[in-house]
Amino acid sequence: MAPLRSARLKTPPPPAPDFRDRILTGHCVAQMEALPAKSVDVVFADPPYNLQLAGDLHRPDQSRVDAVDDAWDQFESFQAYDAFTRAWLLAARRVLKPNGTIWVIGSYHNIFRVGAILQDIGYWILNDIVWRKSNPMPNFRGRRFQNAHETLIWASRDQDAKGYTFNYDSLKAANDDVQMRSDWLFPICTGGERLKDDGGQKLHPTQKPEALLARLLLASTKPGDVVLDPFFGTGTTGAVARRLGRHFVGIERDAAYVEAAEKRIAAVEPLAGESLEIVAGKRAEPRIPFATLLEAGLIEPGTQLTDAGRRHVAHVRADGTVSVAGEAASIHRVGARVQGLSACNGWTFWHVEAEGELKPIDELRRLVRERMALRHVGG
Amino acid sequence: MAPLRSARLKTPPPPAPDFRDRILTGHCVAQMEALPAKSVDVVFADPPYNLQLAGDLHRPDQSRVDAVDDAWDQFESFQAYDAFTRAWLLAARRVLKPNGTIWVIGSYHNIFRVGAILQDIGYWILNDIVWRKSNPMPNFRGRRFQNAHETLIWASRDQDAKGYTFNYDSLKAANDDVQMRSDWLFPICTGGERLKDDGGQKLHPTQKPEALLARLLLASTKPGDVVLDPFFGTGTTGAVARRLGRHFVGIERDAAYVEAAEKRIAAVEPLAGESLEIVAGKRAEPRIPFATLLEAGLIEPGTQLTDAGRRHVAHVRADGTVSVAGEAASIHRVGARVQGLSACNGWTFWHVEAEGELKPIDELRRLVRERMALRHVGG
DNA sequence: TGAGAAATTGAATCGCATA
DNA sequence: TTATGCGATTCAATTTCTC
Repeated sequence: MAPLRSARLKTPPPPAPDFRDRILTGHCVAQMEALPAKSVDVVFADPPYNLQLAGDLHRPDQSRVDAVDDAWDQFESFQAYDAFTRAWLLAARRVLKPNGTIWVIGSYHNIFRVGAILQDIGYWILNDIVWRKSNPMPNFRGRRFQNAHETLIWASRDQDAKGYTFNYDSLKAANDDVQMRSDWLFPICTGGERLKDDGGQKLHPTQKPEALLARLLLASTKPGDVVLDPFFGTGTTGAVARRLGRHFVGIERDAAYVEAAEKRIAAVEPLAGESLEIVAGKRAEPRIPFATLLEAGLIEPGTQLTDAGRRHVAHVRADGTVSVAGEAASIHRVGARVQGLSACNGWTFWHVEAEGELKPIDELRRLVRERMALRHVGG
Repeated sequence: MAPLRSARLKTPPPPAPDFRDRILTGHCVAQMEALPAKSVDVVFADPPYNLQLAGDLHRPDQSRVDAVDDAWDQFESFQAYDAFTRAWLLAARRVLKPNGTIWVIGSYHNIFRVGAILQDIGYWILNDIVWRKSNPMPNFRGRRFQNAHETLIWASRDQDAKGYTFNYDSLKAANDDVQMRSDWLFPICTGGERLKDDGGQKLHPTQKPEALLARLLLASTKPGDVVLDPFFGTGTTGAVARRLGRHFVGIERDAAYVEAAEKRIAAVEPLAGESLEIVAGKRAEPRIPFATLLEAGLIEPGTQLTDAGRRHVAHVRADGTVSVAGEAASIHRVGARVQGLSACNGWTFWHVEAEGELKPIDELRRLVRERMALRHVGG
């Protein structure tokens, strides 16, 4: 087929200048309109949230909270915010390949408007994803629930687009052989990962954690894919894309952010092809032996494990096995046996009693993983 | 004051028929419009979101949307859903007390539209809450993330309504003394809690767990409050409200659901009053002027007050003010000034010397409160 | 140099009663 | 209705300070 189509052209088309792995300085809508249509595989967007903050907020120790009061987050009305949102979402849709998908992150201030407009202009929502923050800012006045999460929407370009990329098997393998859920737990971006200016102040008010970007890129792109970020900021998307062997296109208005992003991305060491395979596969999250929970002191030998319905009881042994009626085996095997099944995910089946509530031992494993991730960043 | 107002009325108003603890059969908008304005404390709504139900949707004026056939396109469906949503949210807002709040639960299919319309018609979002399902249904096709959560929006009737009920201290105490987060973990409604028909099939497709309703009612209502549920279904809201000593108003079209709900609620044993008591925080304590400590003889004019680090010294004056360097003001103002802050809690900042030890004057305030309580009990 | 204490900080739509 | 002033309110993690 391809030769036939080429034959129609009198001269071959000039090679398009490669727009990949660059940061375009300017307004996101104008810059996206200058890009070729149907040219990117995934869009990740972290748009302004349109926070509407009244006055200053102080912590109980009277220190002032450094709020996001930047001019780019100020809109006159919901209507103005909607018009802006519609414009950039339309521009992004033109640039997306037919099987492309889009990610947008936001909070309750803006995400409902974003989601409704996505639906209005033809995107088809595949999932909403909750980023649960392990260390969110508290609610200082005690007037609401602690705002401990943000929301991401993942959508395909069209309702009938079935060929979008979703690396189901590698996600499942990375998640101890259970499907990846729609709620993800990550710490906010702090410490060494957080970019600072010369004065040691945060360079960008809303820098996102690389782990979040890595999860969503590993889920929805293949190596070599192109990821467009129209609100590039200090380039988290570009840094993670480069590390994971994906191409990026960044759009950013603020020259200081562009400069910081370029420096940051240049310092990223791309993973070798083979480790990319591994990252995409089973080792995206480390496998945690049950014994690690004992080693970490999160569970004691002799502890009773029960299922959610308290129908079965097992005892934890010091060697990392569990026993029922004198017979000991792994949490998975014992879980399967008491249920008369051939297999069982012991991590979600078994629970421990903590403060009157049963909680799955999977929560303890998550704690271990968080600690490991933090240690890794720190080292 | 009350006699004056009564005097204006020629005759006492006829006793309004009590609409509480009843299930009204009919369309939610029409039934809400028949309720008195500003009469309920909280609305909980679990609206339909399946766009297949579009044929049952009604316009704000109650006319039936002309759903021709399955040839509806997406745009028309969203429009119809939006009109329906706007209609019932407006009707609910009229019925809410000025300090009332509303809860709406939904999934990514509808929650973004609900949230945007809430904002459009004047509600003010307080939190979005994620219900993390501990046992969600798996994704069978392997083409998306496991949809493991639903979203609730909690909103006040108006932006400037500050007097809504939020039992912060109660929630914090129940949560191991850390403030309650915006992500809640509950199992889906199964087992004995799930209502079944004669054939053993689930009676309602989306019955919500009572634990979820209990959490949100305990957070946002007081005993005796009225909770309106315009999509009552099989009456989870009513059952939990009755158990927790709250009143309910249910609206439901389906007679079979109404019958099941009535039976269910009648079987609920309300908790005794004492187990319903809400943990009261310091805000609920009676206010004690500093001068009361002098009147009670617990502190003498001329006494030296210092902060915990003995960096600052103030002198108590007979009128209940304190002075530093000749300038007198309240314990709070002076505490703020010596620290160079805009605010300060003088009760915890200032200390008195007693038996060689510094103790905060807040302890003296506690003594006064105890005496008041005793006197109250004695009299 | 090390251990422990103290300070800092993060997308935040963050009072309420009385006069 | 508006202005005033009391006095209540934070979690996790990192970084800096102190002994």
